[in-house]
Amino acid sequence: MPTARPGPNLSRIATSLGVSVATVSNALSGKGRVSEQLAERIREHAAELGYVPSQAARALRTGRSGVIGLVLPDIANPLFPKLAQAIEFAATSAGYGVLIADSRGNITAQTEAINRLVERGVEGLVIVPRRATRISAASCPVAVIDTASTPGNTVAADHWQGGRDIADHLAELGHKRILVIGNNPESNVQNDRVGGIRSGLRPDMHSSTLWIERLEREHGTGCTLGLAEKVREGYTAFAALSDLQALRALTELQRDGIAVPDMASVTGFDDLIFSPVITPGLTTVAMDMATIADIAISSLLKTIQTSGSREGMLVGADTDRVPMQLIIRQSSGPIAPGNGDPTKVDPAKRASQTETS
Amino acid sequence: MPTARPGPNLSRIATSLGVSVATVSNALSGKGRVSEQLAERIREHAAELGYVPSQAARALRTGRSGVIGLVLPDIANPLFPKLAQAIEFAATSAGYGVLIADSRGNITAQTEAINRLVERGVEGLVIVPRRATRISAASCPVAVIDTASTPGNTVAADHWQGGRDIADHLAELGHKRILVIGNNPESNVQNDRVGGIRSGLRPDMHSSTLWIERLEREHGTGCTLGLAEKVREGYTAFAALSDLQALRALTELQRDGIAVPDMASVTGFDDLIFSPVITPGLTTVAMDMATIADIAISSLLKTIQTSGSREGMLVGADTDRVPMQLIIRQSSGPIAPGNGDPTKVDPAKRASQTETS
DNA sequence: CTGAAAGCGCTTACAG
DNA sequence: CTGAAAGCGCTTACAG
Repeated sequence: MPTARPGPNLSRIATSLGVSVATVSNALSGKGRVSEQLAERIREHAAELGYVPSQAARALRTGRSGVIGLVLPDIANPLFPKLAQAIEFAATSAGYGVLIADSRGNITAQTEAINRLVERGVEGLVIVPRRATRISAASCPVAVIDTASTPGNTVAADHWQGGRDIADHLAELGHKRILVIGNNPESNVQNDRVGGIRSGLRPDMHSSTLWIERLEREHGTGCTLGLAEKVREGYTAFAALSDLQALRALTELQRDGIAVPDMASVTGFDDLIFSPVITPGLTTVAMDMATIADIAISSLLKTIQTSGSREGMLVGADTDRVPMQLIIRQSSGPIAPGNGDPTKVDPAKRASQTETS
Repeated sequence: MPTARPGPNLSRIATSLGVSVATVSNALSGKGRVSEQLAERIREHAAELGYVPSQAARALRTGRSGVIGLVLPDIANPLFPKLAQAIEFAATSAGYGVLIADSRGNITAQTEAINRLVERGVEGLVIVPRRATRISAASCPVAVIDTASTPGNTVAADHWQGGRDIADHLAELGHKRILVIGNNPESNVQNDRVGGIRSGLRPDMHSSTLWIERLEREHGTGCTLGLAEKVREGYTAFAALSDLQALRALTELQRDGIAVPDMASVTGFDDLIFSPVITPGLTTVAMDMATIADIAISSLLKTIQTSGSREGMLVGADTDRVPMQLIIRQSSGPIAPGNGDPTKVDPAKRASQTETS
């Protein structure tokens, strides 16, 4: 004998009201043509009894679970909270639940995570792929959130434009030598961001790039970035490709007695949780997570509604690029035009002082 | 006519193999007594066809959805990634899926989130309650993760002991005046942490507490904490109740030219993602998320298995206290015994210099 | 406007 | 060891 559910079901409501289950179902869903009077009585009674519809039965009958899956490369990623929150909100608003899976570790784990979700009957998947992973369509519609340069991508922040905004900002402040600080050159996102920065430099500006993972492979985790040395070499701006790296740069500079933003500027990406609260506040470029989530969810649902739900396909042929927004918190630059603050020291001079000490 | 699922089902496998669905079901689940030979053939054929069991049907039949819900006060909380990751891992290992819900905003949203998950048929709920919220049993088993001083709590890090560890550490470094920096005195967690710190102070040590939200209500968001002034008053250690506040303290001190850890120590709580990468690394106390998640999930599943799944009840009468672990990254303190480093300046002297400048 | 009935895909006693 | 059958709770054409 199948396990009985504790709560009331349609049949119980129907019997106690002397009507058929069909009518109760119709009244509650508002679909069938039930007299408003009866419908009202039914709704009332259902509420009284604390009726909760069985999603399982509904899913079995209709073939739709009302659930989508969210696969993340690493939930511990600091960007994740905002993304998950935005996706959860967009999905909930559309009446869907969100099942999460962490593809931590390797690509195998990612595949397993996808399979687990499919087995749980998700109608579609939102995937933030692991670095340099190509999602070959799973057995349900998939929306990929990564970067425009990822094949099959659905929606992404316009990382390139974000980079250009940073370059513009630094140019306006009068910086000439920029050190870009990234983590890993394999990342599509980080590459787009550097590309954008470089493309936005003025002819008289120069940049070079420091990849932290590479540095750490040589000198060990947590090694110094040698930023004070860079300041001595004439760099006045440090453009990190993520706020996490920006924070590392900022604290290292401060520790070495280099005043930020008076002697050097630091910028980041992503507007992570800590960026507004540190001193000085971090100038950064933020992804519009709400819009990204809305687009991902709505494209996904559109595909689900159109196709039979179990066909695997990637959603969205051309990546939707969502603008990133520059948030200026550290306003002063060393050579800012019209910057007449007398307490500010010429960075070149100060740098040479540091050098001789 | 009900919507047909695209994939193969038990019946299709049964027909094509000339056996009954019951036998296929038994073979695949390994429960029934099916000859190993036939079972093998069935498994093979099922794999060939790419059979994926219908969770909906299984759930309907057995009354168990195989899904639990995770309700978070604010997914954007920086602590969330680690928690969610740990919960997801523990649940997945036990064969359960995890549905997320964000009770962002107010208590109403929390209640709605809980209801949504219950309607989706979760078998149990892991809830991290909003500040000062008491979870009155929902209509399914609930495990609460908060702090031991929250009524009905199931499992928590031992925040009090973590505080005592911080106090011990600061005492050993020779600090006498400690400024505790918290965010909100309404938080049970933060209160436990302060309590622990105070209880661990030696008789010759003194502490006072700064609540940031209170300060900001008076002076505006992002106002200075006035820490340099505190250094001048003789405080040498800043014990924040979260790494986020520690970071704020650290950067403010650095900006004001106070060397950390030479002139002042800064400690935090939670070992957030950025804590190991900043300079100097942050000394902090970490929650053992894996253990906390394991306990939450296993108590929850135990209750689910015992009781009929729809009864509302809180899991775990006495809170399980999981030890927190001190992570020392900033080792030097201003008055550390045997600390003969000549480059180190007496904090009081340096502070007075700052004062006259 | 309302009801009887079929069927989604599975599991589980029960009979053979 | 294997199969026939009931039933989980719902929705949806269809008939009245």
